[in-house]
Amino acid sequence: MEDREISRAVIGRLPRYYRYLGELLDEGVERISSSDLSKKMHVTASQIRQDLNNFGGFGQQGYGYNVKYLHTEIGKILGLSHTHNIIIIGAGNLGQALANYGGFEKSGFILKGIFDVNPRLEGVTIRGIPIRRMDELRSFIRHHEIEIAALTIPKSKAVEVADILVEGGIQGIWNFAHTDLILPENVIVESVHLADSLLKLSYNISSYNHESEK
Amino acid sequence: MEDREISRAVIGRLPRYYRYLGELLDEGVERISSSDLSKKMHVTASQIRQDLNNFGGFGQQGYGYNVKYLHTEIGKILGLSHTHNIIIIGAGNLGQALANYGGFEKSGFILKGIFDVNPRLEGVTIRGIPIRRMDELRSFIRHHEIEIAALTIPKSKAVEVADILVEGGIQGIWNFAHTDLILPENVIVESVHLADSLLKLSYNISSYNHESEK
DNA sequence: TAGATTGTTAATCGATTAACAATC
DNA sequence: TAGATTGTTAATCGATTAACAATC
Repeated sequence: MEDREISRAVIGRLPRYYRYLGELLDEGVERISSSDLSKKMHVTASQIRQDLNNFGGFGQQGYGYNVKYLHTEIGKILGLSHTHNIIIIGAGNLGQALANYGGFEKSGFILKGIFDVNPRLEGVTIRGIPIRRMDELRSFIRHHEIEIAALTIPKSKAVEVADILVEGGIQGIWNFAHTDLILPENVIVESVHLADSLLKLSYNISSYNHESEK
Repeated sequence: MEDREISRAVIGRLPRYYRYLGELLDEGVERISSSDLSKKMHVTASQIRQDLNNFGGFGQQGYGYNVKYLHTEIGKILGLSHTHNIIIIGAGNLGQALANYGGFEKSGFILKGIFDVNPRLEGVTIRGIPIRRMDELRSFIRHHEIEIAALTIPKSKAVEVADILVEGGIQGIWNFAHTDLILPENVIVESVHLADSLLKLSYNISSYNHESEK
């Protein structure tokens, strides 16, 4: 409890470090200095060192960082040293896209179930996983030790379903619904607001065009 | 050119303001004070006023903000006063999910074309829009005045396709590939890194659990 | 050992919050 | 007019960058 809180900004950058280190690993690079990494990632070397030192001293003076070691350590920090059971709620296009994407499994996120409000989808399978009815949801979470639920349903249903998830004891919600979820602090919410993202793009395009008009 | 640059943090919050104002509008709310809005959105009233005043004085002392007016004005700032032609590149699950989602159209993002590297998909239609071959891409952008391309292809192809888009004169890329795109500054990139987002969720869950262990 | 590069402290910069005069 | 609430300046807080001693 006495470790200084890690700032959001730092946490937001961790997955990106992890990704670049993974690529270096694939390329067979053995070690890298904060300075070289900073050039690759377009950030300052100072920031890299500061960020990493929030979690410990992973480097060595005069040498830099061992890529494999640092990759593993950041993986541990991100919680990848054990697997995470996940479910998807909402078997629409986006839910199916997530279900069909195999990439998450490689990082240890195991898809255990898919749920949908439409009872007619019951039993239909995606990648061998049957779609279940919502009334099974609460007990399913408990019995299968589900940690994370991806919420790919319209915002009209999102709050209601989120409440069921909370009651079921879910630990994290990956929220794709176009709404913010206000939940007890023991349930972590990570939202992906696609519409917001597109608007940001739109703003930046407009603003660039106005700039260059002058 | 002499307007002070708007900070990223502010830009990142604009779509959220827009969203909340849209909801208030739907609820028939006519006016709102920064203080009331701050309670709804869980931010400080001061921040709301500061953010808005980057773009102009939209409120009125003693009254607050007119919801409809402010919503419209933020819409203009976000570039929603005209429509945007978009294409989707990559007709996989995610590309199809985006194509099938009608919500963007309502904000003026008009899907004009879908492209895929797999020639066998040529002619297959999604919501009435035929999938095209990649070799049509460059000329299609020019002839249909495409502003934005959503890139829903694997990272192995992303850089190569992005280069074609740039040559074609695209203005913005909505990047879903699991890689960063380094492009000329006249092409705006907005990335949605789903894997990074999931890792952040994973981190926050782990970190919360470690906290409460103590 | 000399050179390289970290870990970490100090300086700077920017963003958020607080306060309040202006004004509807 | 009195009350409410903005627009805006000033104060605070936090995050980023710079610098350098420690050390491999």
